[in-house]
Parts: sequence; structure tokens; C-alpha cells
Amino acid sequence: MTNSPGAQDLILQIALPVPLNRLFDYLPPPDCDPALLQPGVRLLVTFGKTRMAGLLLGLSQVSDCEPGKLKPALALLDQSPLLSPDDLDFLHWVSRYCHYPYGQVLLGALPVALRQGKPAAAKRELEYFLTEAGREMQPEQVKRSPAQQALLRLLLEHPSPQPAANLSAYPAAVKSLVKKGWLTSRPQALPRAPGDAPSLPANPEQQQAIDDLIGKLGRFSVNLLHGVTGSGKTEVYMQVIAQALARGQQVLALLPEISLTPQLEHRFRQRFRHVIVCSHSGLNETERLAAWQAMRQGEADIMLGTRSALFTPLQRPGLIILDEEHDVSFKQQDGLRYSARDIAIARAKHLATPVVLGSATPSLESLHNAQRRRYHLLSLPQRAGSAAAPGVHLLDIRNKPLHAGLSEPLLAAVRATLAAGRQTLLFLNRRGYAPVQICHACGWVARCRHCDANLIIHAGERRLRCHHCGAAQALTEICPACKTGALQALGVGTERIEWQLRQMFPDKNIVRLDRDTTQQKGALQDFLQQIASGAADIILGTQMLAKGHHFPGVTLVALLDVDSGLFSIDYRASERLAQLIVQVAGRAGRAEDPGQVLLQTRHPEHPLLQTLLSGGYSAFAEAALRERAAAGLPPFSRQALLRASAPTLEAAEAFLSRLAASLKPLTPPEVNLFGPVPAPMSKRAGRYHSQMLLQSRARRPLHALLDQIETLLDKMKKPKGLRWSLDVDPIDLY
DNA sequence: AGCACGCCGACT
DNA sequence: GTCGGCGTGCTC
Repeated sequence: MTNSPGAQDLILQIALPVPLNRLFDYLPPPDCDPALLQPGVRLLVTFGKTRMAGLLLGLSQVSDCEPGKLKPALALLDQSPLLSPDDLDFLHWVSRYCHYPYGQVLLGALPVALRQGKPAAAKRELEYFLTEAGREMQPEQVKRSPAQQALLRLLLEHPSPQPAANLSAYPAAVKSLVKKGWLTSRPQALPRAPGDAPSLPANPEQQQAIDDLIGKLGRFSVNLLHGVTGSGKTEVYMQVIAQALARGQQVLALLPEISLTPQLEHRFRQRFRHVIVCSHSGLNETERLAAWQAMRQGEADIMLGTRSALFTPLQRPGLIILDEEHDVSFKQQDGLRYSARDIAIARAKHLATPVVLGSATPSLESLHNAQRRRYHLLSLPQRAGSAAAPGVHLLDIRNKPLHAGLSEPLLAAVRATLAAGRQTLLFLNRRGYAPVQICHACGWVARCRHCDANLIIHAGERRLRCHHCGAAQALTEICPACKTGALQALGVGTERIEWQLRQMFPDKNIVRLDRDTTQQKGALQDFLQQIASGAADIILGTQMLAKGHHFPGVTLVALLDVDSGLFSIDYRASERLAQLIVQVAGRAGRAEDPGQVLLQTRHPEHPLLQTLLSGGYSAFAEAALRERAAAGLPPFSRQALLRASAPTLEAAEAFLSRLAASLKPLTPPEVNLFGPVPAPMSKRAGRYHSQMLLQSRARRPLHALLDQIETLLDKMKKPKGLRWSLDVDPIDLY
């Protein structure tokens, strides 16, 4: 080695976007100033046979790796760190909390362009302005150049910085004036929103919430803003945001879905004379990088985005808002599994800022945390303005004839609504024609070859589909088991109801909105347009209709199958049902005709329904939480699922049994282990799946056990062909 | 995760 | 005879 020992001994500890929970050691790139090697900068490295960008996390004199194996990094990609030590610290916590490799968390927090090693500087138009010397010039003093004279005159008349585009008529003159030192340029400042709308008068509850939140700026707190539909939550957000902006702070506002961002962005732009940027998957990589950099460098004041925006570095953090906090879209279900709500709280704690969780129908775990005073509850119990809420009524369908799931009183209400020239909205959370295909002669039921599930009839495309794994096959009429019996459709899906409605109302425009009809790009927008314009008479759909849109022309809303929500094996189904009822009640009708919501049920006396109808969502939530406490159940549990698959079921189960045996002495009493039990098979045939469920009412013991499982799994001898995965429920339910 | 190496079925 | 399928193993 001929290089000086000081620089040569330096070993770079680099995080890489690979599913290995450790760092990799590299030597500094050739001809690199050691002063630039600060934690948080990117380096291009060769890893195996590929090149990738990694993030420098630390420097060391020593390495566990054999010295001969160390490779030099190829190049330093940044002159200054992209992530601060605080950001790195927070993302390290995320990695451990979510049991996901640190390198993948870190690189995943960067915009794709930066992850791919592209330059960090966002391309920006230049703007030109006169230097002090330039401002003292008289145009007449410029001899022999009418272009330069004209340009100088223009700039003196318009002293504000001019975008390069405005000066495109004088390309040569611009260069000359710059050369003379009279004109200079800088990247154009990001445009500010007009912000000319005044704030609205707040009612006493709104004012109380606003004052409370303003008083909490500058330190960490978790605030649950429970505001009934139309109570003016957004006005509360905006008045608190205004204060944060006035303090020179930045604001992060998160929404569950892209489709909700334009509306809020519009309101923010009308209200704030600040730089507002958006970040969601609807934008291209250049736009996302620009927004990310604008927040990191403090040039933008507000970022509006979906859950991934949560990881944006902030120069002057002041406030985090997470609207519709109950929404399941805040959970990321693949890759890094996390709940944006829980991570937002952790981030706010790291940044020492308040976080506001807003909803008309807060999740039960958040209300539970509010009851326990872990969150501060702020309530807006009144609708702002004069808008009346639609009446919610139960429709007892016991012993009543049903036409493809539609009762006669409901059909009468539909007819009356059509006669009044208004629209009807029908909800059924089951797509397809019918959920079961059964043989009338022998009782055989069509089941998926790969899963544990029944196949769903899709009549339109004449196929049987598995909603679990996606498998599909052609529809047959004769039973494959007894070869004689006729196959029948059992139960009702949206497709069957659509068919029924078309029979009954042949001259009406019926629109079905579910995953099957909205697959093509733009189809959903097209349908929503039809609804908004009044062209649709009856709208039929699944859950996807409930979010975000207000339909003033709709005066009748019906939930066709409330009972499956009341009696589902999923204990969260009743909570989701209550949220759906409250949401749809808020989305329909207009001030002079609020309309009605009808719930078809065979259990009109069900306490959850009764409580919801008489006392509203708060009463429902309290009753549901009390019920769980009385049954001795934890209000919530946190769970993880360990899946193993192998060429034989025995191999998969034997492996999990071996794991369970070594876990037994380590398992704390707070954690329950269930399994191994056979798991539903996935798409790939020829493999058998087994699983083990870990459940706990306390988070810490479960996490400790998961850490131990991960180290055990690394060391254990695995039978040939064994694959495993560990999924931690991204909701922190405790 | 990538990307190689490696060993068995349908093609010019 | 090869092209290419995805199983297995490694990455400072």
C-alpha cells in the first residue's frame, strides 16, 4: 500500500437496500476528500455483481470482514448528507419496530431517483435579477447594443427577479450582461399559493380545539380530533397550520388516498400564501424528488401527501396532521409493513411536534388511547352551518321475501326516490355474481384448488374466480362430481344485484362500481362524473364508494347486508360497519333534503346497531370497548404471523414445531403462540404452507420475542425447499 | 432483492 | 445439440 495510512485505514459502514439486517464495509472511493464522508451521504458501490447506491452510516478503523474482501466504493454521490443524524436515528427505530431491514428502510425513505443513485439536485428554472452595479446603470450608457439596452430597460422597469423564459428574446444580451457583472441568476424560488381566502368564523368547540392545539405547538403531543361529519375539522387544521407557518415551521399533512388530495390542496392554496408541495404515487419521480428536496431544504412550507410522505426530511418541523386516521389505507401491507398513524406519532415524538389525528369515526384503538389519556381528545360534536344529517333507519327483513338481496320496502323506497328525480346508492361489500356455486343434486361446492376458499361466480365473464389467490377457471353448468346435477348460484354479489335491478328498472341508468368495473384507468373517474352529473339513477357498489366523495343528488342510501358485518369472524368488522354507516350518512343529501339511510338487517335489536342509532359513533365505540373489557378480552391485540412453506406439509410443520420448541422457554407469559397449523395455499402449486400465530396484548414482550425468532431463524438448519416469512400486523393495536 | 450458477425439458 | 425454466446460494 502506497497511500498514506490515515485515509487508507478508514472503513465506511454502508447500509444497502438488501433484505439483510446488517451493514457492509467498504473502503473510501479513490480520490475522495475524507471530510466529505459524513453519515447520511450516498455512495455508489458494487455489491455482488450489481451496482447500487448505499447510505453511509459510520466510519471505523476496523472491520469484521477479511481485509482482502473489502472493496472500495465507486463514487461519492452527495456533497452533503441527505438525511440528518436525527432522521437516521428515527429510521433505525422504524426498522426495529417494523422488523424490516435497516438498509431497505433507509433507502426506501428516499425518492426513487435518489435510491437509484441519480443526482440529488432537482432541476429548477433559473431566474435573473440585476446586481447592484446593474441597477445603477442607465440603458443609454450601453453603447452599440440595442438588445442589451432593451434588456436592461426591461429589467429596470420590472425589478422583481425574472424567470429565464421571460428573457428568451435576448439570449445573447443576457450572457453579455452576466459577463459584465450587471446581471445574475439563481434557481427560481418555488411559487407561493395565492392564499387570499379569509379564515371562517369558528364555533365554540372549533375555537377551543384551535386554541388548545396552538398552545401545544413546539412540543410533542398526540391529539385525536373527533369531529362529526361536517363539523369543520379542516377549518381547525387550517387555523392551527396558519399559526405553525407564522412561527416559521413546516407542516406535514397526510391523507389515506391520492383521490382525496386535490380537494384539500385546493383549500390549502386558497388559504395559505406559502409554498405547498404534494407527494403521492400519482406524481412522477422528478416531481416527488423536487417536493422532497423542497421540504428537506426548507423551501416549501406544507407537504400534502399519502403515507409515504411521512418519511420526508423536514428542515423546520412544526406540525403533523393525519386526516381520516381510522382509514385502513394508512396501513402498508407489503414490503415494509407499517401503520402511518403509529409511525406519525413516533415521528412527531422524534421531532418534538404535535400530531393531530382527525376523523369523524376514530378507530377504537385511538379512542381507547384517548380514554387512557395517552392521546388528548378534542371533540367537535356539532355540524358547522345548518346542514342536517340524514336519518338512519333499520329495515327488518326477517321473513320478508328478497329479490336478489333487495327487500320490498327497500324497492319501494328506491321507486319513490326515482320518482322524485333523485339518486339511490346501494352498498354490498361482495363483488361477483354469487359467492357460492353449489350442485342441486349432490351438494358439491366449487372450491379453489390452491386455497381454502370457495370460488366466486362471475357471470359476466363466465368464470369462477378465487378472491383469495386470484385463480380462475371457466364456468360449467353440470356438476363435475355427480356429472348429472345442475349447478346453482347461492348468495348475492353486486353483479347479481345489478342484473336484478336492470330487470326491474330497464329504463334507468344503473352504475355498478367495484374492483371489477373500475379496473381500467379512468373508469372510476368516469363513473364518478356520471354520478355527479345526475346521469346515474341507481349506483351500486362496494366499500370503494364510501370514501371521499359527496353526492348531493343521492337521497337514499341502503346497506344491503349489515348482518355480515355484525357477525363476521373478523372482530374489526363491526367497527368498520359502524364507520361505513356514519360515513355514508355524511356523504349523501343536501341541506334542504338530507335523505335517509336504510340498513337491511335480520337483527334489528342488535345492541351495536341500537347504540349506534341512538347514541351515535361515540356511544357505539364506548359500548364496543366496554364489551371487550367485560369479556376479559384485551381491547386490542398485536399479532404476528410466521409462515413457512415447503415441498411437503410435514416438512413445513416439522420446521415450525422445532422452532416452537426452542421458543417455549423464551416465550413471555404475555404472548400466546398458536400453531403450527396448515395455512391457505398460495398461487404456486406443489408447495405446502404452515403457519404459527403470535398474539399479545402487550407490544414489548412480543417484539422481544420476534427479535429472538429472527436470530433463531437465521441460525436454524432448514429442510430443503423451506421458505419462511414473518408478518407483523402493522397496526399497533395496543 | 438482484444476479449468478446449475441442472433438466421443448425447440431450430 | 442448445435455449431457458426457476431452485439455491451469495453479496463487504
